[in-house]
Amino acid sequence: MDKLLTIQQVAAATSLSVHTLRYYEKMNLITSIQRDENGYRCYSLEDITWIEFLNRLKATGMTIKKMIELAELRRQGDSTLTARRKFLEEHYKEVQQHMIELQNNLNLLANKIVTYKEMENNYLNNRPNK
Amino acid sequence: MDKLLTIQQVAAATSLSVHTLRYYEKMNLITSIQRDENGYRCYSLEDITWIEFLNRLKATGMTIKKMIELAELRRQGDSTLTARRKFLEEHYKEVQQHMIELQNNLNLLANKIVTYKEMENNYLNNRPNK
DNA sequence: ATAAACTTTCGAGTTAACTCTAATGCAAGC
DNA sequence: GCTTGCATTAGAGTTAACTCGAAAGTTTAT
Repeated sequence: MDKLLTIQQVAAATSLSVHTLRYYEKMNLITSIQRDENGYRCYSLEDITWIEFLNRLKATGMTIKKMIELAELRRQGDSTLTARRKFLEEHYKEVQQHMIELQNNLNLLANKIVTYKEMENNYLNNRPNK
Repeated sequence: MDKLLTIQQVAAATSLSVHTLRYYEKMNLITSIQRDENGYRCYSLEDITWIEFLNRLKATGMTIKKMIELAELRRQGDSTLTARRKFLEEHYKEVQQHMIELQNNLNLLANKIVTYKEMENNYLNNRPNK
């Protein structure tokens, strides 16, 4: 029931490279990965779940530094649950804010595109060899 | 009427640093900035407009490399208007796609926060010294 | 007129997040 | 038994986007 995976399999499953997996471990983003008798890493399904969670945080723009903070809290056990929730809520707000700004800039970009279309028409209508 | 600004004033107006302004110029993101008799840069209002536009593109996640492409087209004049519009439309789509993914990840994060709240309650109710 | 505060260039340094290399060892196929 | 391919580590290299420092000229304030 405690199926274990090679680093290669985990790389495929998480779309991180094996290099990155080892890098994350060195950075203490991922900790206490089991080893087999040859010192090879053996990842559990729980490890995968954690890595997938990290990927999602990364996709929302969280820095590795921040993720390390969170991983540190997680290592300390259930007594840090509230701290971790607050941490995520804080990040949530930041991402929300970022999305608002993104939407605003996207709207301005849409306007710019309209302006370009007008300029294009002017240009085409005033060409010498029209 | 052709008011000219010092690098310092432009830095203040665009919230870029003077270092970054010179860096952008070296990268050909900004070109043909006028110089006074001592070789000091003199920015026009049009230059400011362009830099502000670059800032907006940056805020939507466009890389400097991409922005240089666009600046290059712009330097070639009105014949590249269509190419520039298409370039921006392409970028627009990318940002839209990115926002969809961001929203999706944000929703998952919201779920995670709810889960944390449940775990917190369980933890608090099962403490030894409740 | 002299110090403080600007400007210039060139090139080096920084930070984040990988990404790769080298040296070495284990393992599976023929 | 040997080759091919996987694993390990430590540490060096890469890329993007700045950011800074040094040396030297200029302008402003006292």
